Amino acid sequence: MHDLIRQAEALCQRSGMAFTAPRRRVLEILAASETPMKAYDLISKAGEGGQATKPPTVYRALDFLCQLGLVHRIEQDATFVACNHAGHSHPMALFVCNTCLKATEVAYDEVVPILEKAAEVQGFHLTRLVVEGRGQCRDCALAA
Amino acid sequence: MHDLIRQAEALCQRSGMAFTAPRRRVLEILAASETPMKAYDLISKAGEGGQATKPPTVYRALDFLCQLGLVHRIEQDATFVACNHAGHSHPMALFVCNTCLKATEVAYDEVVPILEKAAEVQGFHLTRLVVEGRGQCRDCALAA
DNA sequence: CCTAGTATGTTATTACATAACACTACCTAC
DNA sequence: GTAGGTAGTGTTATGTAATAACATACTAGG
Repeated sequence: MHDLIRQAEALCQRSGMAFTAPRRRVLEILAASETPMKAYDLISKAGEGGQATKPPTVYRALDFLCQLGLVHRIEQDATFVACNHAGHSHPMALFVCNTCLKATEVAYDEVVPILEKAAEVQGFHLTRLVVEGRGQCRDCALAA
Repeated sequence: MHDLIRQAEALCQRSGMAFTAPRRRVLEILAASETPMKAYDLISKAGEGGQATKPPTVYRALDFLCQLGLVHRIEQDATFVACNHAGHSHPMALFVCNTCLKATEVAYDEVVPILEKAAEVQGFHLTRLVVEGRGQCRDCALAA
C-alpha cells in the first residue's frame, strides 16, 4: 500500500510540488481504506492521535490529490477514494458495489470518442466527463 | 412549458400516484427555470407568496419526481433539472455548459453495452449508470 | 535581509440533506 | 359508518458537506 505514497512523492518531485504532511496524511488514510471515505470520516481520522484537523485542511489536501489523479471523488455520494492506477491519467469509470461499498476502476477509453461525438452533434464541446456506476462486484455476486 | 405538467399528471394517473400540490409546485419551478437549480434556491422559490416551504417537503418532491424520470439530479454540483424528454426512460447523459450553465441532454444508448461489458470483465454487474459532462454549449461557442 | 509565492492553521459560516414524529386525507374491509 | 392501513405533508431539529476570510509559517530568489 505504501507504493502509492512513494509514487506520490515521485510525482510531486517531478512536478515541483510539495508533498506536505497533511497531503501525505490524507493519502495514507485513503490508501489504507478498503472503501471510499466520506470527507468527515477522513477529517476525524486525520485528527486521531496528533492535533485536531479541521475541514479546510483536509479539503485542500483532497483538491490537491484529486488534481494529481491520486485520488478520485465519487460524485454520486461525495466520497473519496485513492486511485489504484496512480500517475497516468486514463479516463476511468468508478463502479461502486452496493453491498461491500468497494470501488472498482474501469477504463472507458472506448466510450470517450462516442460521447464526444454525441455531444458534438448538439454543438456541445466536452471538457470533462464523469462516468460512475452502481451494482454488484464479483466477490459479492459469488457470496450470494 | 406546461406540457411537462400535463405529462406529469398523465404519468401519475396511469401509475396510480398522486400528483400533489408540493410536487406540482416543485416541477413548475424547475420547468420554468432555464438552468438547473440548487435545492435551496428551489426551497426559497417554493416558499415565495404562499406559506413557508421547508427542506423536507422539497426534497421529498424531488425524490418523487426523480424516480418518475421527470427531474434529474446532476451529481457533479447537486443541482436539479426538469427532464425535456419526460416519460420514457432512455439513458441520458447531462452535459452542463460552464458558461451559461444550461444542461443539454444527450442519449448515450450506444455506450451502455460497452460500459456493461467493460464492467463485466472485472466481474462487476452494473445496475445504475451516471454519465455527466462539462464543457461549452453551441450558443456559448458561437458567442465567443 | 526581505519579499513573493505557496501552504497551513483557525474561526465562522454557508450549503446540502435527512431523522423523527405529529397530523391529515383517503381508501377499503368489516 | 367506523377501524385500521397507506400515502403524503408539516414541523422541528440535527447531521453532513464544503468554503470564505484572514492570520500565520516556510521557503526560494533577488
